[in-house]
Amino acid sequence: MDIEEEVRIIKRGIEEIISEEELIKKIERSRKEKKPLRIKQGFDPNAPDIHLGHTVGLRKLRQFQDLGHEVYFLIGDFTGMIGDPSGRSATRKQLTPEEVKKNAETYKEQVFKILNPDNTIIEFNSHWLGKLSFVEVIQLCSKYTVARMLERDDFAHRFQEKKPIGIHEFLYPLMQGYDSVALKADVELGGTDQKFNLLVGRELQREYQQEPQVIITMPIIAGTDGVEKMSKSLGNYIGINEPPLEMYGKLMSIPDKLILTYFELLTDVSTDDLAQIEQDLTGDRLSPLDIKKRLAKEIVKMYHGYAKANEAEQYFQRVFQEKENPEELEDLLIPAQELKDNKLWIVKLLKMTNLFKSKGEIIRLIEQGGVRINNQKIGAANLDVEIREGDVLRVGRLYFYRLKIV
RNA sequence: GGGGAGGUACCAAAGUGGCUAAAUGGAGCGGACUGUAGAUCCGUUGGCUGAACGCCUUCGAAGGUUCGAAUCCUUCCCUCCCCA
Repeated sequence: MDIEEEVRIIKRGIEEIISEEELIKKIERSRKEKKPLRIKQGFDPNAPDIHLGHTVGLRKLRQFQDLGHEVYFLIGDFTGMIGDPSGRSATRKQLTPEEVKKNAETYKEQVFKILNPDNTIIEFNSHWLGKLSFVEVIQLCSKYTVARMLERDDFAHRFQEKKPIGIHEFLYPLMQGYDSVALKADVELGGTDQKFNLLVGRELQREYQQEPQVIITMPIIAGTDGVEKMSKSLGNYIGINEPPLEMYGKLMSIPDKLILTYFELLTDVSTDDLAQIEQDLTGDRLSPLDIKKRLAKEIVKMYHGYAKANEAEQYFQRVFQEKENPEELEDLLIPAQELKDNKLWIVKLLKMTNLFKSKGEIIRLIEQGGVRINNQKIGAANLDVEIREGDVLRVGRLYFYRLKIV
């Protein structure tokens, strides 16, 4: 493969590269010396579940691996204790070492669904950051100025809004930059919200007499709400470990405007296909619904295989399009002694599902028409319902149970 | 160190002695409509009690005044601004 082709692959689906010339130079040297490039991406161990948002970067890392380079999967266990201020309007809570450790473990379990374990090196930045002396930390700090820190969007914003900024938050970019020094990174990947941190890495590498890393920013995908970036804490994420039905369902609930982006950044469809999809989204050859179904199936297939993806699709069609009950549903076991004249207060029945924190919540849902038995809406909370073996209870849109007396 | 402004529910933001479990907006949830999309409309968003506007807990924390406090007083914690 010639270098041009390699660069073309690398540039596909990215937001920005600084700079392409430097990358080409690095690749040339890598080939001449037969030394793979060191590709770094840091992961904040805040989110114990890898979600599709993470996979945008991970998939790019995988491409680098397929091109023969080495990936340094850096778990920010040390920085995680501080919390990345990126994109935050307020100070983040600090994680305990125990939490960080536990979260890091789940990362390890999940990333190899995407990355190739053979040329992935997992690192923890506590290895070097934890060893710095206070003097060294101060030396590190002396390499950057407050004014430059305040260039950063979220800091500038908070500063202007008269919101608090912890001094420790200024250390975050410095630490992340120092990671690049410690790893002698050739390339660092990150979301667009990481651009500032990535650039600090370049500065620091220069300060420490290293060749600055090339930085590549990846688009941030919006979550299922279509507005906010996908994140665990906002609850708008789709985890790669989620069961097929849930994954499929969540994908079907994304706003139409995300369809193309998701295809582009989360699936392996070819460039030609992508163009066709883009056309279809505006034309009337296919309905957006069908295109979205293809997307959902495609992604579920990547993480659960074809058979599961197919099942998920069929479930969706049956339950949400044809409005039938699912073929297989969970049993809700009702102890016979709870029944009086074969009847049970509806609120008690709902309580048995463990979906609710309080009875108030249950009553609200009932009164709003969110509960059905055998597809009959339950009208009032103050109601005893007759329980028959095999009746189907539906709670909200998503949950189905088959009643079973024990 | 001195002076000033603040801390209200998931977020933002009203409320300055009883009518306040707390306006309003956003977000969330449910319903109608639909394609589990978008837009729109309606409802709902502390807990307990078979439900009644009855009880319990909640307006940074702890005490106090009062028949009654998110609202007044005291102390403490936290944030921001100006000056040094």
